[in-house]
Amino acid sequence: MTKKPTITTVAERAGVAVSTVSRFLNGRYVSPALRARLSEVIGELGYSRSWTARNLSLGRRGSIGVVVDSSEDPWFVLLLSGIEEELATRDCSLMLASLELGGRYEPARVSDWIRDRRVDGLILAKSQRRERALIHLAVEAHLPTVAVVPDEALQEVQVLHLDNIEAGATIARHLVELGHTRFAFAGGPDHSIDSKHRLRGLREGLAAQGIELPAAHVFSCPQWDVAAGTTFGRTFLDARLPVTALVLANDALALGFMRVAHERGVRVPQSLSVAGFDGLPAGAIAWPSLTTVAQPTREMGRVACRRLLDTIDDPGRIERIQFRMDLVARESTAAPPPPGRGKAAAPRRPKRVGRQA
Amino acid sequence: MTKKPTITTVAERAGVAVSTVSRFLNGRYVSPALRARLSEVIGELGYSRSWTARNLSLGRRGSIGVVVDSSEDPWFVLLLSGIEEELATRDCSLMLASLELGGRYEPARVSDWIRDRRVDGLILAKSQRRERALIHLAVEAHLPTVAVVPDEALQEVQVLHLDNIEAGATIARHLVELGHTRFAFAGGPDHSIDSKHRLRGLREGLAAQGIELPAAHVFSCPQWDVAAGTTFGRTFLDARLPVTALVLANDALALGFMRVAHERGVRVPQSLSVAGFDGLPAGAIAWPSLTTVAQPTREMGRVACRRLLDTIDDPGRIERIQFRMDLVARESTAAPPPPGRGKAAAPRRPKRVGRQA
DNA sequence: TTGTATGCGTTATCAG
DNA sequence: CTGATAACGCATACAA
Repeated sequence: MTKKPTITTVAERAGVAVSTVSRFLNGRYVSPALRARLSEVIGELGYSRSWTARNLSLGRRGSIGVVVDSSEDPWFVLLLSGIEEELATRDCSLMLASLELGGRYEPARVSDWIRDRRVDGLILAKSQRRERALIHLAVEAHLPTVAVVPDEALQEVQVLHLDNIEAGATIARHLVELGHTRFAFAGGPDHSIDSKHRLRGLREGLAAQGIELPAAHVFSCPQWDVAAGTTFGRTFLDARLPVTALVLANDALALGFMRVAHERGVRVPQSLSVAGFDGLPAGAIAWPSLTTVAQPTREMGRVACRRLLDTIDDPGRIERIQFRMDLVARESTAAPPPPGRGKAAAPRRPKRVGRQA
Repeated sequence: MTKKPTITTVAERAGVAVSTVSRFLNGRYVSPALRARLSEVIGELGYSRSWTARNLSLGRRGSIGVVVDSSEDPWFVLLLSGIEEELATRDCSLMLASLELGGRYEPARVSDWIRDRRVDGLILAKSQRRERALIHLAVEAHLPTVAVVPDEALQEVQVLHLDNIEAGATIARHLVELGHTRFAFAGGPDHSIDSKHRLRGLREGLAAQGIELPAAHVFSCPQWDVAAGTTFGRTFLDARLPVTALVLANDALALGFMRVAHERGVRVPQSLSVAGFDGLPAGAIAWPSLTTVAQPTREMGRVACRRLLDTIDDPGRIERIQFRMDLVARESTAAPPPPGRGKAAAPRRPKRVGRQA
């Protein structure tokens, strides 16, 4: 096997200087005759530029880093998909790093990226307080960074965030429209601003209709995952609160809750309407399919990527981009049961729910 | 802001040659005195090696490529997680590429990787016939490649595959043990070898117990996804076959089927036991939770990565590594209903299923 | 043990 | 428009 051809090989074979070939490759001025000759030579040689050498010369890395707590997060999977779509059109690669692998938090990998400038920019998905150090590092290193829905206020990097308050109001409107008057809310971790905002939106939305959400009907879960929803579900259903609609701060919690509801024979939505936030694909598959206020997650991925690449090319001002969340009404919400019937004790009858996922 | 220090900066500051610094950095022979001096200088300079230049010099890329149809595939997400875990211990990055973005098949990105040798090796997840061209390219380019559960026979690259036949037999044993005698099977696409093998294992497993799986009870779905399972479910339930156990060729199909079962009021597992293959996390959340024969997906990711890195360091013989799949018995399978009752028409009674996800 | 010189494959600068 | 030549930052024979 002969060696891989380099720009020098091409130059020799064509009888010109490497710099000429380089200019040709980068679309600069070359005489039409040479242009033809070169593309011919390159063709028969099967030559292609060295990515590494090119980047070394250009002083860039040719790839961006995408950082997330866990790449198994279904929300992140959607975001990543959007990032990939945008990247597909550019000559830039994607490097992935999970902060939490095998249960341990290990930001070292990403610190290395930043310190060694192994990437041209960073996308931080759902960063939290513990990522402050990384962000600080990135800012100091003047590394273009965009944070996607960080659960805290960030000033020094590009930020994509959601109108969680409006989202809360949206679900309030939907449920009130269906006829509900007695609500409960299950939030995420106490320190979560997103959770607070969704609650606030819900509360304000209800208040606008003259409905109150009692403090005793507001709960919080220590995690954002399905298991936490399940745990919450047990204590919630044991409490037998007189509510007809339960809003959970995200879809994962809602999905976990619905499992318990099934176990306990609580019929959703006939006895209790359930709604979440985020718009995870799993919500469409669940039974009943989950009503949710969905993020334009994939679109956010695209925008995050575009914004990052723009910032890399031209480090301009820091921007904040806000996205709205939209109601996706599915099977888990319906009109409340006629008053006077205990919800958890309601007998389960075979009745078909017509709407589709 | 001062310029980023390079190995030259360090050398000058320490009053030695760059090669000495280089040797120090790579843990080769340097006098203890210098060793101390150098690490001191490096410390106060905040120096770190250039990843790009190092790789250029070493003639490698410093990253491996991971290729999949869609990074949204939940199975792949697990595999990726395993790959990341293994990679976390090495000084190597991960580049991701989805072949099918926005509905279009675009292998060009990966062809570029191979042609330009932008990666040191390739992991192909679930490759199919249409990936032949890519594999051919990789083999020609002598690019170390490992294919994870390709749905076809591959000779020229490292392969991780599953004992799908044994998996089929496993689910057969489980269901026969529960008392089932009348079965149906829904396969994936007709050309799929995996699907054929799972069917064959099921068939042989049943035959071993003197049970026959009639050809009329064997179906196939055009896709491997939830939607296909839903579509299949409608025609299957319309047919009202006298079976008590349905095995679907993967979890996605099974999940899709279960949705239809819910819609139609068919009680799983009381009227019909349902089982899948793969062991997706979604199966544990579903109601009822899905009995499945699970792949050690994350472990396969780790092994794939390790195998690839080994092959990169030392291009040895081509190996095939086989993994077994293990039964995860959950709520969707149970003893068959007492004979003499039509299944699809069975009334739905409130009865609790005890087992947990 | 340390230093010198050269190579890795490109791009950019500045003559011609 | 084209050609030499110097970076880019590091690794590695080979010489000292």
